[in-house]
Amino acid sequence: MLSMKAKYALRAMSELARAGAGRVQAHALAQRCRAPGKFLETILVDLRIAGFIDSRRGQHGGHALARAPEQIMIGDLIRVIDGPLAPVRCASVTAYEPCRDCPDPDACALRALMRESRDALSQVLDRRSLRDFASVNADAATPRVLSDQPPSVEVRE
Amino acid sequence: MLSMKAKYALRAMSELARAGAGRVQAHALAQRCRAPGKFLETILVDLRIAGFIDSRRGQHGGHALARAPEQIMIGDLIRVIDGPLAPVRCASVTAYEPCRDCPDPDACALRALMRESRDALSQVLDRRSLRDFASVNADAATPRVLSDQPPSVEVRE
DNA sequence: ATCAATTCCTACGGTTTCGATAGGAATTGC
DNA sequence: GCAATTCCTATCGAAACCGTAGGAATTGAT
Repeated sequence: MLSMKAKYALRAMSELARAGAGRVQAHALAQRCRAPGKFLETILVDLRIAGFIDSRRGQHGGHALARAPEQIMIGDLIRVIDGPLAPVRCASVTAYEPCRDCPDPDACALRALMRESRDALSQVLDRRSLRDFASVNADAATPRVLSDQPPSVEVRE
Repeated sequence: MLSMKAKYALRAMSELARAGAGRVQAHALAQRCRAPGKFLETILVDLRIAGFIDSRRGQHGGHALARAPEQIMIGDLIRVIDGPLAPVRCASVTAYEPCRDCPDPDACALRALMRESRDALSQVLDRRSLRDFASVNADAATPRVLSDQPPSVEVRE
């Protein structure tokens, strides 16, 4: 399940994408995202530490995307907030860890299945960028258009 | 994330599939699943109520699959224990519920994306039956073979 | 009828995660 | 110096997760 935190994060990033180069303050973002202000602040810190946004303090401060929207993948955003996409850690590519009670992970049917699930999720979330995401919001009538960015070299989890 | 409960449930169902027609007692299942006995008992009750297993009490009691393994889909098992596959309720097919703070679900970019995710997951988990699942366990060297059952009429979430 | 084996039901408890809130320190521009 | 803003640390209530405990109900065997 996607947490509220991740939901707010995705909304906020979407708003920042729409804002383009300009900085947006946390409280303004909170209103547009329908998120609690103080809570969103902590989320923005996480996003900054992860390198997705560039924040500046003081007067005329605020937040902006650190990269072009098409270079920010939804899957990566979700990982930063909610952790690995895989339903179980032993099926994760980015955060693999064997189950304690599993004698042989390579022979585990559950793990094989969960890896398929992980891959299926990755095929969706690691191929959609913030640009794809934000464009739908901007015009709900337009069918979603995938950015024709170069295919990611390697699909991560 | 798949809960421990769901993990135990899948292991137990896999063991029951292997056992075929014979009944298996909870404590024996617990050992084979490396699950706490009392905890597994409660899980087995859930599975019975959901109609997946047939349990009998008293001497020579125990649990057995209520249907053929190829008629029990992994996705349905997970739903019973952990709830809907969709990452957000508003993207669920089997348990749809609109977000409270969402003015227009049909125009929500997040929801659209999560529905794609849901569908991707469903494509994996609603097409793998207990037979596919158990067969891997039985012989880890054999590549997983999908049962050539008739394609499900409608892929649910 | 009794007894042993087994599932089933209800309740509880500890730990962690979730979803926030509070208060103020640090930074920046004017 | 002052106002605006982000950043940091701590805390908190509620819910979910992962079990445990104790016994009631059922069944088959003797």
